[in-house]
Amino acid sequence: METRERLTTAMAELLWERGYAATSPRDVLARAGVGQGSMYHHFDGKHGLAVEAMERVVADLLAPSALLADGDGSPLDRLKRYLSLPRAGTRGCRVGRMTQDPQVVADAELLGIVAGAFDTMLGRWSDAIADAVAAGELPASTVPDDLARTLAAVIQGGYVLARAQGAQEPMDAAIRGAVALLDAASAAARAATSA
Amino acid sequence: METRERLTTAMAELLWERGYAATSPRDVLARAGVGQGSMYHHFDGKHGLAVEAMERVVADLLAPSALLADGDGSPLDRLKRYLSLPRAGTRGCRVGRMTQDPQVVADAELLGIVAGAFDTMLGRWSDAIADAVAAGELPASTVPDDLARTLAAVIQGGYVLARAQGAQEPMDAAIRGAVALLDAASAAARAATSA
DNA sequence: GTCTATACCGGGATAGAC
DNA sequence: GTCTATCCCGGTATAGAC
Repeated sequence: METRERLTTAMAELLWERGYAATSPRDVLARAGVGQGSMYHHFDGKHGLAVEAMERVVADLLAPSALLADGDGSPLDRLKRYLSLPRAGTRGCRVGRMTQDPQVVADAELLGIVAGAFDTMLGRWSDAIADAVAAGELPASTVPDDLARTLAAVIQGGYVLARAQGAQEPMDAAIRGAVALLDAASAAARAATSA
Repeated sequence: METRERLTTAMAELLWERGYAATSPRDVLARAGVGQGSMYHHFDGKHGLAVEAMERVVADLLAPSALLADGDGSPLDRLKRYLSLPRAGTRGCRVGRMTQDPQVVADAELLGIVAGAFDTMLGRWSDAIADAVAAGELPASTVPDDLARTLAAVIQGGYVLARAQGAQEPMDAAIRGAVALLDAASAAARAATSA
């Protein structure tokens, strides 16, 4: 059990640092500190190991999005708080990153895990946005599914900008700009309501 | 001259379809229809060929962003029009894509080209946003550099979402949501001005 | 300048000893 | 279950003929 765990952990780390295609079984074995054969005893190969590693990564990453549904404050506060969670931009998103890897996109099983993660995530965004609209914090004309994709895109795009510049700042700036936009939209909603 | 051109064109296409790491000199030569040695006659290898190909791609991609500075309509109209330009989401951004490739990020020259492209792009966004603020179409509190990064991130993130789902729709939805947010912010700005 | 042939290395998987 | 040794293939670069 120990060895299996070490392998998935090592694979998850390397998937983040280098991506799927750029990670070789050799690298994984070296980091896990196990011999060549162990990986093929526990898994069918690089693919199977990556599947198990990604399933764990997705589960970990989806956990904090519970903040969108629960927690203190108004729905809009929860949206802004989740948006503003610290994110190490230059390291990239462990899930979104996979999307640019041709070998991942060509692999139905891996792509399915990634697609499922985004589905779940976007559903949570949509629900929280619908709550904010119902509370009169966002304009009644807001389309929750659209705005959910916009906000998820700001985060994913923030990673892209941060990596392009090799700096955290573009990510933080993108989030600040999105929060400011939400505040302005909220002001417009309140003005319309009181009219 | 002919051969050199065929090589950079083939490399640019493959960079888009498969990324840098996943593109082999073999692939490029096959697509360009030239022999093995030609590439090493004109370039120092895969790296040099990719540099020249990316420089051309960046120049092509930056051209339409002139729409942000010129064109009909108010500054806000121009922002919305540029945002709404058709983009094939599932194919990904030819420049932003590079950002997730470990071999590109580790390559100072290639990364420099990518970083420079984003610098130029973001500057144009910022200028157009500042124009919109000056025209009273966006709140005076707007930070142009922040919003520029937000909008660029929506586009880049839209590509990520589209590829994750294997569909164009998430990209279009993300853009619609951003445009709606801009409209709401604009309404708030006008309300504040007339107050 | 362009071609074919070839060298070298590392990715990915297997065999089989312990 | 885990290890080492080995195999095959393709990525990348070079040699050298035409």
